[in-house]
Amino acid sequence: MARGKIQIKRIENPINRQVTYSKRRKGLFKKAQELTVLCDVKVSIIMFSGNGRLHKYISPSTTTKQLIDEYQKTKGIDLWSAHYERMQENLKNLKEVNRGLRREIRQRSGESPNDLNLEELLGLEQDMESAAKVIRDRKYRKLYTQIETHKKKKKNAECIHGSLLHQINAIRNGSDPENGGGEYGPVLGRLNGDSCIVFRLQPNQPDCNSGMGSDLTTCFSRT
Amino acid sequence: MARGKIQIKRIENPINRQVTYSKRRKGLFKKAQELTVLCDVKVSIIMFSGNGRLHKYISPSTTTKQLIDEYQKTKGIDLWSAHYERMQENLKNLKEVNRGLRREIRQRSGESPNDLNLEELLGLEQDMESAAKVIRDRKYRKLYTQIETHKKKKKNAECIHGSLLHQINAIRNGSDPENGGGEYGPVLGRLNGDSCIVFRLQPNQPDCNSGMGSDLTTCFSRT
DNA sequence: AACTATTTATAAGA
DNA sequence: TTCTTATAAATAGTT
Repeated sequence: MARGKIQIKRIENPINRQVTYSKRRKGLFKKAQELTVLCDVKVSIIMFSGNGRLHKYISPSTTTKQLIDEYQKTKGIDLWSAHYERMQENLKNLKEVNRGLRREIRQRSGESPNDLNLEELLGLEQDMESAAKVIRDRKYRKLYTQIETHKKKKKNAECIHGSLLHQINAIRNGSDPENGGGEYGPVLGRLNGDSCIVFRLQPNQPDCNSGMGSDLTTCFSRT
Repeated sequence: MARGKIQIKRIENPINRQVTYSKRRKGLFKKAQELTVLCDVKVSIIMFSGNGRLHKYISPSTTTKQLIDEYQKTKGIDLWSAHYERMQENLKNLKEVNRGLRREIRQRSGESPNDLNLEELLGLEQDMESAAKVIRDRKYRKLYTQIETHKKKKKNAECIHGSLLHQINAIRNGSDPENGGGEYGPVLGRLNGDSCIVFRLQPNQPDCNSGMGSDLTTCFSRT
């Protein structure tokens, strides 16, 4: 537009193109700024040059993000539709699954509205009976295990008790030659743990492990 | 820039402002278009006027969405993080709820790994027993209803059958004075419906309703 | 929307 | 990149 008219077509010389880009970019931004002020307008300009360089202009009263948000809202376009829709789909499916699961639970709890036919009711009843059986079995197994555990603990306590008694007797009858005084040192039992380990006891101890082959409770009754 | 210089400040007259906006917007877009062609640049211009009207320019080789995406990528800003994160959160919660529901179903089906303590097992057992009772009751109620329905249908069929027989007898013994010939007209029974309504039958009919006080099956056995 | 005097932008050169 | 400057283009005020 000066010193000769030019054709509006790609400038092939990269140097000239770059120079023109600089000059005209400056011009464009200036015009945008003037428009912003003169006409009370918010303007966002985003530019990418051929080599991928970014330049932008934004009216001082706002931000590029704000303007893009507003643009998006006005156009009703979701620029993130790919992500967004996939997530929305996902969400919908999950909700559906959820609803199904809740329904199943309601049915199994007898809380569902009366929406099952006879056949379904019979199936559900059978299902629940077998499930109840499994749970009952498990309960009994658990009860048994607890009883066993308590038995073992009791045995263990008796074992420690016995060894203590024995030591006291030994001390009264003229003390252990390897240990001084009436210390409890040789009794290394853990009462609140699962194992009782007692070293150096005399042969006439009761067998702490009699009755069950536990590998949790360890009680050496002989040296 | 012509016929006098202007100050770059807001044009207070709305008409003038609107006119200037139009002119300069056109100019700006033209410059943007020239830049696009001359310098091989992608340009996006988004403008919002004071009254909220949107105008945009976009280089022909691309779309506003693309350019905004690219801008976002270049700047490393996630303009949509708000939306996105909220959805992600939502998704996570739903998945969690889902997991809980599945676990509950597994427990109630006796399929869960042995992860319940005795107390929980006892509670679950009791729960399931009461639920099973509800379901059993519901089943019996359904069975009863079905039996009742079948009984009623049978009664109804008998009722119609009886009235037909009676009519045939009446016709044989010298026909009904109010009806010509051997028509079936007076028998208005619906065999596949729930009610049987028969008018103008003779007094020696069997009682169609004997046995149950249904209000669905209506059978008038006397005129 | 069209006109046009004048301002502004800018192409080419330095 | 910036400056210069001749000239093209844009546009303010007017019609």
